Amino acid sequence: MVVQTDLSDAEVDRIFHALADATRRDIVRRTLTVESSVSELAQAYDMSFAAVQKHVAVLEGAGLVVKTPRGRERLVRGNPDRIRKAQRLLDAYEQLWRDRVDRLDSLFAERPDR
Amino acid sequence: MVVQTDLSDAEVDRIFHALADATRRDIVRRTLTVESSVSELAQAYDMSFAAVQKHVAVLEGAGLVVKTPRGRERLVRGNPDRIRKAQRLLDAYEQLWRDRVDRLDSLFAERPDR
DNA sequence: CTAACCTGCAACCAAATGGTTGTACAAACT
DNA sequence: AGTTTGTACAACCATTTGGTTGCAGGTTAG
Repeated sequence: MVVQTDLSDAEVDRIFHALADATRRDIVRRTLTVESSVSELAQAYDMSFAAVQKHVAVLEGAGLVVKTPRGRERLVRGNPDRIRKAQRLLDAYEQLWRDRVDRLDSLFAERPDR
Repeated sequence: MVVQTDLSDAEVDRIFHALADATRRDIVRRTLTVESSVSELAQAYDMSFAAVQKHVAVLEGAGLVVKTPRGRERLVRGNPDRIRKAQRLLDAYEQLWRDRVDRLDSLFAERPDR
């Protein structure tokens, strides 16, 4: 079983770009809770079916959402794995900052100014 | 002291949009570690000064970076608070998914099929 | 004082984004 | 069989984005 370990810059771009839209975030939220068809989703928003379909396509391209066919509809469900991937990316940034604080602290410990 | 507790949709849009670009993510990474002037940053990338300056402006607009004047330069440093805000947003999504799993589990416990 | 440096901003341009409508096709009713 | 439903995709349009160059203003260095 191949488990994807690392994300390219382009993939990270796509993930954050997909999250940078309130409608798309709402679709993720919704489909993490209940699996829905594209048309069910479309009814929830004040825009055309095609517009919602495009949003779903963007989310799918980012891997934040997965589509599975069931008869004539496509069931959309949120992908918690990708959410966690994004979380870990942010974790890495936070860690950088903590490392910096640690460095400053140890510098301070080395040269106490009293 | 006023501590901002919640983010509007537009603010969340700006945060994720700011993160959806490799150059901008690199600026955040860099300035979380070492404070740098805009021109120091500009030297690190293969694009014009103005382009880098725009990226910094986008990051600043999202609150991911803070600028403080020092003489003729503006020192840029990453804002760990905003990173954490973004983390908590993603946490909320992950929690939705866990809630769903819990619901399915308890449903299963109520009606064991054996 | 003058020159060099750092920054911000405007104008411009090509490409991408987010919306629309229309068309096509497969699946499911009646 | 014919109609409705669900989806995909293309074409089109306005706006935004990400880059450029050029200019103006404040700050530092010679």
